[in-house]
Amino acid sequence: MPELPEVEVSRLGITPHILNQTIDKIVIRQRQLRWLIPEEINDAVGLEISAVKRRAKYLLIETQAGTIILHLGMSGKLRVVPVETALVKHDHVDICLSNGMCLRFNDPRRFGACLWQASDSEGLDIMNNLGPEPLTDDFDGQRLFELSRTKSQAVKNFIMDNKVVVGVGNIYANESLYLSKVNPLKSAKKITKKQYLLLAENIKLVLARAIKQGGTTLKDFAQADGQPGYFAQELHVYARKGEECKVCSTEIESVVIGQRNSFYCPKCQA
DNA sequence: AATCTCGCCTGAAGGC
DNA sequence: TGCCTTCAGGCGAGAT
Repeated sequence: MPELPEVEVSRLGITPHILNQTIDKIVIRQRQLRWLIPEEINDAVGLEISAVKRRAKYLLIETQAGTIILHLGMSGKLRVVPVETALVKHDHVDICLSNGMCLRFNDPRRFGACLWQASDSEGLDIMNNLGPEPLTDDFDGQRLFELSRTKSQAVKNFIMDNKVVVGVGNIYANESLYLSKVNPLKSAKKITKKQYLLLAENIKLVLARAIKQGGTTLKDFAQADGQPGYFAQELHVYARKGEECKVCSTEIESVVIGQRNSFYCPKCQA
């Protein structure tokens, strides 16, 4: 499932193949993703891709007229393939390029999105009000500490709140809490400043490490070249219910927090 | 204001 | 074999 590292790995994978290429045509086979793909996306046709960026888990493909915004949702995959490559089920969108290749978006569960943000617009609501990027200096333990003082919610939900920090999904929330020896169920305002300083560092560490490993391949994720990511081998708690904690050998437990399955060591994260 | 719950969607896995 | 149920979950919208 694509989280921030997977989106970044996809970005790094596709950029050399699409940067500075001209968009010849956009083929939409399934318009109904999380949101309808807007007609205005065709304003990008005939224009050159000037940059490929990422904000939170959104991939931004920029042109002079505006930006194509892609979200991989739960099961989205991006491949760069020759335009004549045979289609497979759930190939919803092709962004065809003048070099004969196309950026092909496949998403079985259709939780993903393909949107258009015109250069002269004020920006999409979903892009405004996003918190800081976790891998920049705008995000640190001090911020977590300050924002959490009034929050009674579970610390795991708190760090997964996009207004607090973007891009921390279920896998990496579980892993960073484990590394920081913080119980995911604990109220956010009861976590100490010292613990938040550690937690912020571990969020950065886990995300950066996962990007280096090419993301986490569980069921759905593959890199732009179709290769799997290797971070799954480094998971300490996620999807390891009943297995032994790598530190103390206690059985990993799971509990549902905010409708998401959560994993922790009851001894290390007491 | 803060926080919780729902719903979108398909495929894999498990029970019978 | 095949049908049914359950689960996976990002994130906005709506409810509490």
